[in-house]
Amino acid sequence: MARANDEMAALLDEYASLFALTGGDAFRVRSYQKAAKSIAGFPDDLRETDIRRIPGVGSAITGKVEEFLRTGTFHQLERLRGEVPEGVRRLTKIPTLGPKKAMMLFQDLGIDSPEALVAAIEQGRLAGVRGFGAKTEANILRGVEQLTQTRVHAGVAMGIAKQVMRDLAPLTRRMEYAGSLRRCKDTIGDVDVLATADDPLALMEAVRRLPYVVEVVASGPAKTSIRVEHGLQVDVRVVPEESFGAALIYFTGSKEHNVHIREIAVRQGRKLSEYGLFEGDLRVAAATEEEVYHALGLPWIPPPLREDTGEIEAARRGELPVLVQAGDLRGDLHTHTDLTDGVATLAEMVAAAAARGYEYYAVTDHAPNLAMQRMTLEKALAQRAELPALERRYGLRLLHGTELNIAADGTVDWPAEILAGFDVCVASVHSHFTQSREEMTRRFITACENPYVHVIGHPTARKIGKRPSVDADWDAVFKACARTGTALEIDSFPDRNDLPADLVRLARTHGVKFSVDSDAHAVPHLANIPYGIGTAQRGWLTADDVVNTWPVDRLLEFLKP
DNA sequence: GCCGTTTTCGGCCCGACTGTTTTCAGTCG
Repeated sequence: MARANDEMAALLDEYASLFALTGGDAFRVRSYQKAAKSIAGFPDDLRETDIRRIPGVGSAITGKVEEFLRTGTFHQLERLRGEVPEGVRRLTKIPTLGPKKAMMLFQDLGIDSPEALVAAIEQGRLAGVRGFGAKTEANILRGVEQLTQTRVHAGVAMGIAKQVMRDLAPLTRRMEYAGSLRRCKDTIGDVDVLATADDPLALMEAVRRLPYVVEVVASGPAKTSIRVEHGLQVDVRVVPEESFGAALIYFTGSKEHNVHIREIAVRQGRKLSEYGLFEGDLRVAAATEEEVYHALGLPWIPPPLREDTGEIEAARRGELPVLVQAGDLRGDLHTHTDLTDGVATLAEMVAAAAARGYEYYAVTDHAPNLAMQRMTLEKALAQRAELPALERRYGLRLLHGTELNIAADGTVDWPAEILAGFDVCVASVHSHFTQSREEMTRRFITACENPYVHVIGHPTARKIGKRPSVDADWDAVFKACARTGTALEIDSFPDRNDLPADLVRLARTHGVKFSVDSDAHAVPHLANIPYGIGTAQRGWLTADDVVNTWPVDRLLEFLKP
């Protein structure tokens, strides 16, 4: 249901892991993974491009892609799927469990899923098994818990919501997604879609017949619930045209926000429901959200604020923040190229940035201490030398930057005299995720105090559903950011969405500035910005809080050591 | 399996950390 590129990339990734599980050559595993990444990051649709133009795709993978485009899969994948149970592959998603251990568990102990592994640990069946001590068992149990959370990140949910809405559009008059997705939460439990339709029964039938339905959970004349991939539930509701606004408020939530505004209605001697705002039997407002809020004596409240955490009081006082919008961004301060782990060239990334209308753009490839990236000063300087010509060609200001690694002690890759040569330095945690709160806090503060560090990248280092946030005394870290003029990044990658919104809001109270970045490793990733903006909005940020909405001169002033 | 200002074979993403071992395998970024 996603783009053909994303589907093919997912299949190749699956093939790579099955190939690794079955003892396949590690270099070939890497080739499949590399091709998957490259295909996912390729700007053109697979169906409409010369497949051989995609870097990392040679003749063998071209054959697999062609077979996929004809049949939806390729036979080598189907063969390995037949050899390795699906649950064994899921075992490798548990952190600290790779192909070797997973296959050993399966072949020697018959453990064929994370659930079976948990049961085996609880029954003590792993006691004495080579390579599985007490700490490993504890790590596995914690890892499985992370895996089995049913919420998905907003990127997955948004992809599904947009697909459903595209497919149902011919049968609807109006359609909007609501719920936590509309409130821009970073994880989504289920997707709510509201629609008006001339023939509701036909719409319900169409929902049940969507090709990617895994299960029809419930279906009636006004609502159909389906389960799709990732176990995600999608509810499609038909609502009357005349009460669409009231329904949108009701189904957007949050529940706490709705309770609060219903109380306001009650105090006015009225009643608010998903059908409208009523005085007795008279409906006084319902068609649009604006008219319902206005009738309650409130301005329209943006969905990301609707958590009953002060937005209603602020609205009453006329003090709602003017939230930063995606269109306010003048540039991106954290991006990669194929010089390190990106898949597009510098020129391709700059061209795409120019096409987005940016006034400035920073390229921030990784630094030498992330050894796998094989970065050197020579490579960085060669990249810098390419910028003036690209600047002239595309007519936007290019900033030469780097993404530094914050080492366990808070130091970063290069000495001051080298760092001084960069226009912008993002510094991020890429290792030692499990340090104690005290060590981690000191580590961040040391990084902030480095005068050449301008932005702390993806500060909590979390990966939604995969890796928890690092532990730090965030109040202390944010104070250090404010004191040293170090911005915090809001990384827009939907599986990161980092800094999370609650911490954004906390940091803002300390006077910290932010940078909403894509962390793009490919051209399509530049379009992830709305996720970061949604998080910024949930954190109550205005454009003035976000340094990459500023004109370039003001930004450069901020970037001075 | 891919790739080529070390071109059609022989490299390819290196090094640290973890948990376990008694010198190292597996995993990860």
